[in-house]
Amino acid sequence: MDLMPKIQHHKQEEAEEETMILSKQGGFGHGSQHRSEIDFFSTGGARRRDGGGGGGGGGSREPGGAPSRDDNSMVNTALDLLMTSAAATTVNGGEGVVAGGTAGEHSEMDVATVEGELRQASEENRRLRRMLEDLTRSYSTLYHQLIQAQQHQASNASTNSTLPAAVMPGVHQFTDPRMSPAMRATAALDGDSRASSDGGSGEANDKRRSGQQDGTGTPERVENAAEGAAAAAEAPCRRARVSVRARSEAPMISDGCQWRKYGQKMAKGNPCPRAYYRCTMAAGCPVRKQVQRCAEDKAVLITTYEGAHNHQLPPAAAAMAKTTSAAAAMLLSGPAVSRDAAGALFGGHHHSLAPPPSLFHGHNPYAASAMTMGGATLSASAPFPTITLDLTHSPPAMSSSSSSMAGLLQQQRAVPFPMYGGFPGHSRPMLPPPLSAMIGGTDGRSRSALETMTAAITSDPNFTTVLATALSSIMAGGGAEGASSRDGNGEGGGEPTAAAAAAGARDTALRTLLQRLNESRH
DNA sequence: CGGTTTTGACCGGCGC
DNA sequence: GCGCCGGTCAAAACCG
Repeated sequence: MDLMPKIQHHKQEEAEEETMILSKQGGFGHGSQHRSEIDFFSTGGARRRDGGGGGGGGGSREPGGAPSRDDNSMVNTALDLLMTSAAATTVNGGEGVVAGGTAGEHSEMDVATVEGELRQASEENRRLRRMLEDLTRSYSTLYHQLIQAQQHQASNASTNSTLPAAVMPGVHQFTDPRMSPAMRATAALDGDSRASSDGGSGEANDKRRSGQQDGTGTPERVENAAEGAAAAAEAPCRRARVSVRARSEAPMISDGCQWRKYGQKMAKGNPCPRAYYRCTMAAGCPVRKQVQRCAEDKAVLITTYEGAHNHQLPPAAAAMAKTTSAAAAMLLSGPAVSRDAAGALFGGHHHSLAPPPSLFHGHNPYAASAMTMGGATLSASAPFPTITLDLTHSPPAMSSSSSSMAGLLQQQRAVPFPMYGGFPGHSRPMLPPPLSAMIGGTDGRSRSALETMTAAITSDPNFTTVLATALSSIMAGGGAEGASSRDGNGEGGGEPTAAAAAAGARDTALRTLLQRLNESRH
């Protein structure tokens, strides 16, 4: 796959940096482990030697099992060279010392000495290799334990809520059995948010509303019982939100769902009122959204989604929901996704190329409160982490294309998201601009990356499903498999070439996203 | 008449 | 403790 070398290039620079640290520390210092993935130790170090050797001519860089073998040989080579050099010095010195001996004796002694030292070097190499492998394994184990602990922590408090949520009709969309723990955790969190929202933000509200719903005796009560359980569990909740900025004349974007306005407030710092909507496609659906015009630019409509639908959705709404869900999951699950997503999304075998963990986890939790990449902004600031998709900078060319979300938002009064449901049979992806144009470092880059990501996300029917499935696979610890559709929306269709092109667009977009995340982190 | 919107009131969280 | 603010509720009004 052509994706690898570019990622490797980026990774390699980092690896070189790390290797320098390693060499300064005189070996396998653990000081660098916190930053890089385990594979870095092998490939990065090997590559460094390789590159230092003048152009990196012979270094095999196959992914998979090959690298370790290759790395070993590379390490051996390096050490052998050193030892050979040392041996040569010794030989020369010895030659000077035993000047009285014959040439044949010298030769035999030298051979014996060199062989012995070579054996020692080989032993040393093996020992170091074992140490390296042990360290690698230890790091890998610890890291996965950390990930599991984080996920467990996120979902632990909502354990009671997860089960009922999973058996709730319609919830499968976000609590799919194939869904990853992180995604389920997100759904659980959404369940919690639902509990804290529908169930009330406090005990008073809980009592009041549960009383009302007990009185109704509708099926809704079952769901609210589950919500109550979730509320009882009360996670240390981080409610993920997905915010979409788009230019629109319409008072509200049409995203395939039915909404009922339940409130309006004047928000501080904005002359435009903020409207609160609740999904009415099913009783008790916890999904809400806020709609507000931007204070700086009244033409910009800011729509913020929160929660997970508990019912089947029409294709357009499903795409939107899955996109926001995936974004929210990505936002919440942080390092695991950011690390492993590259592995799965970029082919599933390139874990060594994945960006370093903890992209979303700076030392300062608020350091990432305004992490912007390609028009998508991560806001982890309290109380709710929010990912914002800025769709307000789309050029006219894209506006005329049915691939641009922003373009459609500009074109229509009742503004639909250009998800596949709104464009049956249209799954032609917008091909991304050259990578160089996306990693340039200008505003144009941001726009370009934004457009690419937007196009890739919105134009391909399979993307959100693939993304969600990939995240699921990642978080479940398995390989990305069965990334086809599963909600019967006919997402599995599409011609192979278009799908391949779409995959390229997605990969490029995601790679850029991850790269820029990585850049912005440093 | 049922569903939706409007709008004032209420609540909890948070900062001072 | 108090006030501010975001978010939600629910009665009344509105609409098809």
